[in-house]
Amino acid sequence: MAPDTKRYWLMKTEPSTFSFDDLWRAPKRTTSWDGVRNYQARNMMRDDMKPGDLVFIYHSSADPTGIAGIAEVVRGGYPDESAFDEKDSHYDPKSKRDNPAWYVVDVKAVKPFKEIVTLESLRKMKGLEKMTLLQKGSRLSVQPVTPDEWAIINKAAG
DNA sequence: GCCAACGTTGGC
DNA sequence: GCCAACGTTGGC
Repeated sequence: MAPDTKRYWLMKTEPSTFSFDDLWRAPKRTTSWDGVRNYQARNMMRDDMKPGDLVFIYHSSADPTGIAGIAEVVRGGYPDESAFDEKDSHYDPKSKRDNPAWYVVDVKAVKPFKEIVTLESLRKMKGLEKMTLLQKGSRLSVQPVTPDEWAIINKAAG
């Protein structure tokens, strides 16, 4: 892969539902990141996230909230099966197999952080002032991370 | 549990 | 196309 096509991301999850540890223990340390029902997030998963991209896994509604580790995209966007399943809590009747409304990517856990890099500590780090996660009211569950932001956080994680 | 901020829906 | 009402997110 050409270096300038490498991208970085952050994905949120509630660890009471699915944590970084759950991903670490999953078969092949891999899961399909299903159930995302936001168009901006959908567009990024469908169009922009490619195998080899790296992803911070962020724990929301947790104690503490923060980044738990790093995952890698191992499969780019493809239709979210859970949207087609009437019995699934993420079922969406407007998503059709011949015209899917929602997409997933597959991610594989590659590195747990020794300690959660907490939201509180992120807010104190120089250079993250413009990070999407830290903007007031930001609730995008899939978001891009700049290479600079990635490096700052990765270094702080040790 | 509270509630501000946000995205989506639907009446008009 | 506007926008009020509603449901959800997510920090605290």
